[in-house]
Amino acid sequence: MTETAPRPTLEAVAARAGVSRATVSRVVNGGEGVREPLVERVRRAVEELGYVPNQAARSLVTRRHDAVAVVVAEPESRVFADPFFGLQLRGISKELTAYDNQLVLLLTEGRDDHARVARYLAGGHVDGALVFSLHLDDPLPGLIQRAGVPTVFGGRPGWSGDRRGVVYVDSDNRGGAREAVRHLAGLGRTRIAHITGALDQTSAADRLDGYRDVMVDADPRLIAEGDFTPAGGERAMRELLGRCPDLDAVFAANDLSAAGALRVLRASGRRVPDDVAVIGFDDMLPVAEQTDPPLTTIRQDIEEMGRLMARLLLRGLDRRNPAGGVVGTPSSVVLPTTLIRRTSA
Amino acid sequence: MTETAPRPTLEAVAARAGVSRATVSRVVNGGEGVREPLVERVRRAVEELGYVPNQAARSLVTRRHDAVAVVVAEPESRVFADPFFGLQLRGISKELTAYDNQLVLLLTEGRDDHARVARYLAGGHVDGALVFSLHLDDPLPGLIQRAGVPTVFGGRPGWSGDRRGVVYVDSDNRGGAREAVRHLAGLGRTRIAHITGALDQTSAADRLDGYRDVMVDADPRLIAEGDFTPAGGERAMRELLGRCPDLDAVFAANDLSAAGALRVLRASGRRVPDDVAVIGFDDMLPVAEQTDPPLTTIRQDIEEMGRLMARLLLRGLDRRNPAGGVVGTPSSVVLPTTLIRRTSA
DNA sequence: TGCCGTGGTGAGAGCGCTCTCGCCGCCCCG
DNA sequence: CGGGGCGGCGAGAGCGCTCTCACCACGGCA
Repeated sequence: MTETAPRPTLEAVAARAGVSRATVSRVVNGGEGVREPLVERVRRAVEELGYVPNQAARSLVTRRHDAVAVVVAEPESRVFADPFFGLQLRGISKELTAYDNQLVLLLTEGRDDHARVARYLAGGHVDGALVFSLHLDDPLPGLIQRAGVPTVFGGRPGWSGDRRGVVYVDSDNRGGAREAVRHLAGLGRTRIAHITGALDQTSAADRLDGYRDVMVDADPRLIAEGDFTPAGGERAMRELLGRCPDLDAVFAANDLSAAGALRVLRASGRRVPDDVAVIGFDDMLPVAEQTDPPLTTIRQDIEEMGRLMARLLLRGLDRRNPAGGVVGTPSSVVLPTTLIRRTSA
Repeated sequence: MTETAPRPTLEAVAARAGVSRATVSRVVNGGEGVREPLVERVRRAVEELGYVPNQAARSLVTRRHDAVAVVVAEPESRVFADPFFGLQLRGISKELTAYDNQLVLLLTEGRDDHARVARYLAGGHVDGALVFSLHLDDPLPGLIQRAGVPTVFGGRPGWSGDRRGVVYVDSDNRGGAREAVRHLAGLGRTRIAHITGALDQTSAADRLDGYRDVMVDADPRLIAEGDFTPAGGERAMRELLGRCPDLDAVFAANDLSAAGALRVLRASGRRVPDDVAVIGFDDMLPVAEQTDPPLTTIRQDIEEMGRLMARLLLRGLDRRNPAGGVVGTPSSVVLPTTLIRRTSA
C-alpha cells in the first residue's frame, strides 16, 4: 500500500525537451506535423521522465473518456454461474483494449440500482454503454435511451419502448432452434419435446418460436417451461416424462437445462440417444463436453458476440472506424449458429 | 445511438440559485458550512437543471478518481468457466458501489498485456487496484508494486519479491484441507487420496499442505496432480485408480475436479460414498449440488472475499473508513472455511 | 460603544491538458 | 531577387471543478 508518487506533467516534458507544451502534446497524440528531430527529442524526454498523460485533464477538454460502461442487469447472482457473461466480457475486453478503451463494469442488484446506473450513464463519465438486459419488462433500456448515451445491447432487448436507433447483437436463436429440431427430425424422431428457457427473455422466446416453426402442429404437452438452469431442466424433464412417456427427443433451450434433463432421463432408465435424443443450445464447453453422454448442441460464438458489441459501439463513437466498414449509425447484427454433433443426438 | 447533450455546469447552477460557484460546490459535496435556506435553494437548482458534477474536472483538482481497477490476470479463458471470479466480482462490486466507487475491469491476455496493465495503473487513472494473480511466477505483482498503486490481492500472491506491505484476502486453504481430510478419516477411511489443483497456484499448494498435515506419512502414490478442471480431475482419478485400486476416499482440490473424479469412479464401478468417499472444495453451488451424488465439500465464502478485498482497499485509501475498524495500513485477512455435508462423503 | 472572534459567503487562482490562432522562416514561382 | 504560400512551432485561453483566502456581518465581551 504505497502512496502514489507525484507525476511529471506536459510542462515538465516540454521543459526537458526544450519545446513548448503544444509540441509535446502533438507528439504524444501521434506526432502529426512535428519534424522528426523534435519528435525524437520529445519521445526521449517522455521516456526519461516516465510521463503518462493525465486522463482527467485530457477528458476535461476533449469530452472523451475512452471508456465504455458494461452494464449487467441480471437480478439474480445466476449471472456468473453461467460462463456466458464471462465469455462475452472477454470478447468485449479484447476489442476495447485493442482500441485503448477502458471497461467500467456496472453490476446491478435489483430495481433500486437502475436509477444509480442511469445517473452514472447520464453523468457523461463514459463514451458509451454495452448493456445486457434481456428481460421483457426491464425499465433499464428506456432509462438509458433517455440518458442519451450511445448504447449497444447484448441480445435483442425485449421491451416495448421506442425502437428507433436501438442497436443490438444477438445470435440467430430462432434459426438455431429450427436447425436443432430439424436435426432431431432428420434422425427419425417424431415426438420431439422442448424445454424452454426463462420465457421473460427474448432468447428463450425466440428459441421456442424456432421450435414451433418446425413442429407446426406439435402437441402442446411436448413443451415444458424451464429457466435455463439445470434444476429447471430436471423439473421440466420430469414433467414431460409424466405427460408424454413416449417422447423420443428433447430440444433444451440451453446446455445447462439439457444437462439436467439428461440426469432425469438416465434416472428414468432411458438410454440417450437410443431411446431419447437430446440436443442443447450454446455449446458451453465445460458443460456440453462433460455431460454423459457428451451433448450435441447448437453453438453460438459468445466471445465473438462480445467483440462485435464493442466494435459496433466504437464504430458509432467514430473511433477511427474500428475494423473497417462504413462509418455512421451501425445497425444490429444477428450472428449465425452452428450445429455441433456429439453423442447425445 | 443518440448524441450526448450539453450538460449544465456548476456555474449554471450558481447563476440559477443566485449564489457563487463555491457555495454550490459546498452543497454538492455535503453542504457543510452553508446555511439551510441557501442549501435548499441550491438543491432545487441542481434538481431543476439536472446537474451532475463533471468527474474529470473534479479529479483534475482532487487527484481522486473514486475508481478502482480490478485486474484479472489469468492466462487462459478458464477464468470464467469457473463461477469463481464472477462471484468475487459481485462482492467487489457491491462494496465499491456502496462507497460510490467505480469498477474498472482489466482482463489480461498473456504476458504482453502485463506492461499495458502496469502502465495503466501507473498512469494514476484509478485510486487503487484489486488484483487476482495467483500464479507463482507471475511478474504482475512486482510490476504493480513498482507502480506504487495501493493494491489488495485476491488470494495469497505466490511470488518471491518484496513482501512488505503486501495485503491480500484469502481463504484458509490449508485449514480447510485439513478439515476435509479429517472428515474422511473420521468416516473410517484410511487410504485417502488427493487430487491437487494447479500447483503453480498458492491455493493448490496450500491445500496440498493441509492434506499432508493430516496424512503425515501418506503413500506418495495417493497424490495425483490435477489442474482445477473436470478433465484434470478425471485424468488424476484414473491415475490414482491405476496406482492404488484400494483407495477408499478422495479429497479433490476443488469441486470441479471432484466432479470429474466422480464420473471416473462411477465408470469404474465404484459406489460413492460406499466404496469411495469423495470431498471437494469451494462449495460451488451449481457444481456441488448437481453432481451425482451431491458433493460434500469445504465451503469458502467467495463473495465475501471480494467484498472484503474492496473494503480493505477502500480503508487503505482512507475513504471515510468503510465499515468501521482502525484506519491505517490494513493487513491481510484469511477467511475461515466450513464443511458442507452432502452425500458423497 | 468599540473591538475582536467567528462563521458564512464570494472572488480568484490553478489543476494538466488540448486547440486555435498567429508568427516566423523556408521554398517556390514569377 | 521579391512576394506569397505553407508548414512547423509557440503563446494563451479555457475546459469545470476545488480550495484557499479575504471579506463581511454579526454577536459577545470589555
